[in-house]
Amino acid sequence: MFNKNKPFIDRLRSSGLRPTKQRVKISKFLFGKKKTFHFTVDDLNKLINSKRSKKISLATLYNTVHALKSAGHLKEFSLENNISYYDTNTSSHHHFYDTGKLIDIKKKDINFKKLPVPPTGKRIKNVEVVIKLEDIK
Amino acid sequence: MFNKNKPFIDRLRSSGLRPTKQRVKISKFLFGKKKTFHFTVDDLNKLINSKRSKKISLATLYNTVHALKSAGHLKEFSLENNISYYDTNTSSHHHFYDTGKLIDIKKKDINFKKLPVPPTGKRIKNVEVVIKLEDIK
DNA sequence: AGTTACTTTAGAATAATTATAAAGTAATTA
DNA sequence: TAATTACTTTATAATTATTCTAAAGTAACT
Repeated sequence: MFNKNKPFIDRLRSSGLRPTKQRVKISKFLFGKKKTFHFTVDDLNKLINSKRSKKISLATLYNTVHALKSAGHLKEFSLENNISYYDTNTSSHHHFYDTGKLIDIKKKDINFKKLPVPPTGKRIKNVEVVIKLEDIK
Repeated sequence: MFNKNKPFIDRLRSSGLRPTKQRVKISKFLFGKKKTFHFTVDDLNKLINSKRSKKISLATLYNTVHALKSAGHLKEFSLENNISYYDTNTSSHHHFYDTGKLIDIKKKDINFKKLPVPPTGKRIKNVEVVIKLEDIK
């Protein structure tokens, strides 16, 4: 019954987030697919609120995305257009970027021969590689 | 006399940009230093317009930064806060990023052992590495 | 010098995001 | 379970970075 929502409710609860109707619906939408994907809050708004059903307010989408990000369920990054992109794949990996579109690159497909030493008192938190693409010719 | 402005005027002219008072002043500010640096339009506004002298309008700062970027004199990129950062170092290089501050990493300090093959019909335009830092314990 | 084309400017417009504060709902307590 | 508390949602306003507009100004060309 609401059994099929259990994994999403559990995920929210274990992150200290109350499983409200809105959060469960968003979680299901984001984490209920086989494949991970990239989205903006605007994408999410269009996708979640396209049906005539009860709409989730934009503010709640922002709130929830931030909450999920803080809980480590989403990764945020920004490209050249000053919009926040989110990635449901939170494991360390990299991206191809081609005019607004992102493609995942598996971590194992990029290896470093040499990395710089961080400044004193600091350590490397993570390394992000973006490979920009262009059309041949 | 206006001799000291010559290199900046030449740089503008050779990029097809008319050497107006505002553009020369901005160019001098950006390219007249020994060291390259990172800035936002807001930084530039504060730094250039802090004196009581004739101020350059914000729109002109945006226009000029865009023109300089298109002419290849500035590199633009964006971090997690949806603000455009510009770099007076346009040669290929990478960055450390630590809570709002950027530090250049020389191209030769990062080498790849392995890079992924781009999708068909596409080729690699450039590779950007951002190494996020955190405090040690 | 006069004309044309490009530039600057103040201010309005836009887009993404964040803040506010009232109404609603989940969790806790009794 | 009822009452209380704490957190959440929502509509709306506010904010921030950026772009647009159209009038006035300036550089370049004839």
